[in-house]
Amino acid sequence: MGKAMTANGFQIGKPSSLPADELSRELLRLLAADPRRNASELARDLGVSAPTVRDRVRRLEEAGVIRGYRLDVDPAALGLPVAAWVRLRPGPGQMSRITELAERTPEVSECHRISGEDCFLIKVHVAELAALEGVLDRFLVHGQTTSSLIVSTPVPPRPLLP
Amino acid sequence: MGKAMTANGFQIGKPSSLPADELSRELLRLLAADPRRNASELARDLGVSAPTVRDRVRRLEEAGVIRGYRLDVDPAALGLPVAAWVRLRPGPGQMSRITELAERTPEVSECHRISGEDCFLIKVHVAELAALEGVLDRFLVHGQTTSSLIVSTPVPPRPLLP
DNA sequence: CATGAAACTGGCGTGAT
DNA sequence: ATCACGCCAGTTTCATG
Repeated sequence: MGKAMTANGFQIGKPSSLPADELSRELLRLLAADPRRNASELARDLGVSAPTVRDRVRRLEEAGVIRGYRLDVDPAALGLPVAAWVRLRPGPGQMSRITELAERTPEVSECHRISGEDCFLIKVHVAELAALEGVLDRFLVHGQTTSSLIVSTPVPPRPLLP
Repeated sequence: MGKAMTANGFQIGKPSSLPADELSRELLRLLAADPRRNASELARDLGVSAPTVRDRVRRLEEAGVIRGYRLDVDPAALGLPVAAWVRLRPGPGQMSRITELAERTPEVSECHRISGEDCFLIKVHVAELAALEGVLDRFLVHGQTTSSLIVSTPVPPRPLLP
């Protein structure tokens, strides 16, 4: 059950060899452009049958290449137009506290453990600037914070399929 | 053509009033859990008809509440197991250069303009640690960089629907 | 390739403004 | 009277074995 290769012979995690079977790669590219396209349509574009496409997708899912499908909702439409990246430097023995707090804080949409002087990077969404204070206060109990408001997002999250 | 309200009376960007019609909110919650569920199934769970679900989804898309649907692919499976957050402090007059460079650099999966001492935060994916050097070099032409390797992601990107 | 299910479309009823 | 919203029933298309 190695992670380097799937049951179908896809080579993954090996940059020097072909990173994935060519058909799967093209399939992933099409799905990245629109994850809701149905199998028949994809089959036409790829020059294979629809069942082949469905099998490929299922295998890519089972192999963990496709981790999932996400709905991208505008936070502003949910009443949370202000976003910030916050770096956290936990006090001694506060590491696990931080991850637990991030996990159960609804304003936190992601949390990364990083190297460097700060140990965590979290993304926070609030209704107005003043509401950031309350969130920061909760984390300040366990360490220092450095906040950066997100002014714009010139490159929104995009697929890594060049 | 204001942004505060859609043609259908959905109130958006107004935290104090209900952020969206209750049916839409529940629909968004179900879609966030699994964006690929079909309309018929959603209709059963919501107690409405399938065409109603489709209409709601279409309207939420047109209103920009649903920005899109994303495929979540494991970068490691594409041969890019190493990820880092890099803060960028551009030199004088280099702001637009940075966004353009981020846009056309395939290793960059997202780029945010932020407040604070650094002006940008970008996410970079590479095959091995050594490959980060090449990417940094390209940005160092336009300013200073501060890199943090992503060691783990305790809270992966998640929906903001408490 | 056949069958059952789901997606789309146009038209109608209802309730609020 | 109008408009927004949801439902129904037609046909076409797709998924699944």
